[in-house]
Amino acid sequence: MEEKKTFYITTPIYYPSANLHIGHAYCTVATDAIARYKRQRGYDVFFLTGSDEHGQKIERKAKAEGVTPQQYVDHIVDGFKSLWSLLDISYDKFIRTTDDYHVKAVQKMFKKLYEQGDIYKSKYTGRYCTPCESFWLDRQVEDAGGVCPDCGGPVELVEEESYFFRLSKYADRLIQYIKDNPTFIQPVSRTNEMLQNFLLPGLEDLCVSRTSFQWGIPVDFDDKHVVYVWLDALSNYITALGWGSDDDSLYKKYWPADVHIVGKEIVRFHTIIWPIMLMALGEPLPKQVFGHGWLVLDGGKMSKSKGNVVDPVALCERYGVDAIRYFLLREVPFGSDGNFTNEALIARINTDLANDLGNLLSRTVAMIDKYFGGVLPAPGAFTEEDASLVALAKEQPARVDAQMSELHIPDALAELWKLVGACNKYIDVTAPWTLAKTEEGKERLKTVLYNLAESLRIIAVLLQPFLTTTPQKMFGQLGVSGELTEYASVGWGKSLPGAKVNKGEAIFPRIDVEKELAYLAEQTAKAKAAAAPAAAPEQPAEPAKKSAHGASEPPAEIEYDDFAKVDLRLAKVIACEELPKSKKLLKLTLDVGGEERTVVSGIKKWYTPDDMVGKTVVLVANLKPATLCGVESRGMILCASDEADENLAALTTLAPMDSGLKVR
RNA sequence: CGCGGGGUAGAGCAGUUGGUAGCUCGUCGGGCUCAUAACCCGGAGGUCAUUGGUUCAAGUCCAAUCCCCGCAACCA
Repeated sequence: MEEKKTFYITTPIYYPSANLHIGHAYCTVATDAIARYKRQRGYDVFFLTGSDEHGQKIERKAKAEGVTPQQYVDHIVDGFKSLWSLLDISYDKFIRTTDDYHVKAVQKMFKKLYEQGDIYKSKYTGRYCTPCESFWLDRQVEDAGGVCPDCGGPVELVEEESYFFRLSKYADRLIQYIKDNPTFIQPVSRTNEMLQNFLLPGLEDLCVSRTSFQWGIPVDFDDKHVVYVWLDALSNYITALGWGSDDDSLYKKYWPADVHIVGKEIVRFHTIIWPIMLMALGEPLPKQVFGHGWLVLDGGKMSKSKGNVVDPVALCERYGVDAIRYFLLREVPFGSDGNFTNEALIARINTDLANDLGNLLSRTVAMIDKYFGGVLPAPGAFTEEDASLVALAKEQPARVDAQMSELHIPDALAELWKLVGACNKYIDVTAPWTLAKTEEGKERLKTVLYNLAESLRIIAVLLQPFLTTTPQKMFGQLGVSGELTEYASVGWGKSLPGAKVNKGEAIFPRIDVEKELAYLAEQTAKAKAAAAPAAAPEQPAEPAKKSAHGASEPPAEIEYDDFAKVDLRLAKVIACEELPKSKKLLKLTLDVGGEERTVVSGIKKWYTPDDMVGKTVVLVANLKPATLCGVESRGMILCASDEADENLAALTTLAPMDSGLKVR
């Protein structure tokens, strides 16, 4: 027997530090559509998704909620799985990095790399925030304005013993590989980005272990250390297939992966670290890494910290899974970002699904019902009028294939909808209601309605990888089942006259746009109102997803003495300049009661140097000095800003006051 | 001069190797009545960010400038 061609496709493994949002759903739905498409075309598909469960963030969140890290991730991962079930995700395996076989395989991998000298022990230097028990990179600290990015407190320089992975050793080989395989990184613009930004300037070795937390895979020959993120997470793509276990038959069958679907922000890890890991292990590299774009809201990135996340569960409940799948697959262009707005969502549902497709099915079935008692008539001779529709119905499967071979999902759907449009036009041109009035016309009408039903059947067959319940509903109304729903039947003229159609409910009811937008606005307002007071009472039973995020929680009460530790002073800006190396920072020279001070502040986005000169600002005068972009900053100036950091204003006094005065 | 992407109709986008500026939504007008106030046809609306250059010909190629976004070693 001939073996089917295999196709191995993966999503990233998601991090369970919070529930998933519509962006994760987008990535996974897109991957699912490709997997279903390949299965329909006869491939032996293996579709992997999962969760990346280790790390300090999880450890801390679990501690905050008074549960073990394992209990914490178990709960969130249940949420992942139920979301995938809701969205009809047809994954073949769900890997958790806490799975026993994964842990063992990663330990084996780590040891192998260590023994062959690709991993070595050294020192990691970074900035440490004691209250947060967190390490930060110099860069992260600089971006936060010289303080801990999480709590805003002071950080100190520390050293930690770590294992490092010799990325540098393999860089030349990887550069050559990328040049030899122009389709390895998709879209191609990412190839340039990776080469220019990271590979050609030279790779630094990668820190791959930590001693500062325990929630990770232990390094089995050095138990102070746990494996740090990349070796643990990226290796899932092969450990899921049994690499490093007793049974690696799946690995032999499916590896190398045909495509890793990843978000554009992690293209780097998948096209640099991951291939180098595989090179070091002596394993083949994946054939392709595809970096998709994001769903952006109001032109900005969706993120937990901005609080503008869109919940896919709520959307599915209100509009239906297929409507959401369709929107996600259709709206975001190949490899670039797409906007998510309520208006766009409703417009897509109404125009494409309700008006074009749903209404087409409805009018076709209604006419077969009305004119032929619900029985599909046999077609007569084709005429000139039929030619273009039939031709298009015959061509579109190949057009869909052409788009899908490039992973152009929105374009594949657009090709399908051309056929939908052609059907609607065909009805207009043939005017069945006129034909029905005469005996001669009724003969002709048989052909017309057959052609419509047959086109709709082909549309439903081709739609199956993208939407999961709609094609079934269409088949039901068209009275089609069995082989006629399979891809092999996609050619013209397979529908059997005599089939009984079933007039049913509208498959996509039209949404009243104004009412719906009003409803959504109301929901948003309610959610905001509910979020504010809910922060105070702690509910231990219900894992508090939002309160666990430090930023939105009001700090605990303090004594006056605590406040008095902060030396706030008025200061006059006597000079201000941009720092050439920095995008965010301004260097201010302040007069504080006769004393001159240099302060670096991350306000360049909102103020020009000219704005600041001559102004009186409030200075935290006894803040430990920090060096930012090579300039020592002695203190910080106070500013008010919203959480998204969209608006920011420096504080000043209502009346002119002398510099150096104490603020209290 | 850190790197990358982008600026095309009211909105969202496509424009391959230079050769009549297009698609979807919206808007205006018409048609139709099988259908979910849906469907079909047509109109209006663009100094293609700016400036300069190459060319018979530039949205497209070259140079400079302005603006927006992303990345810069864990947000899909």
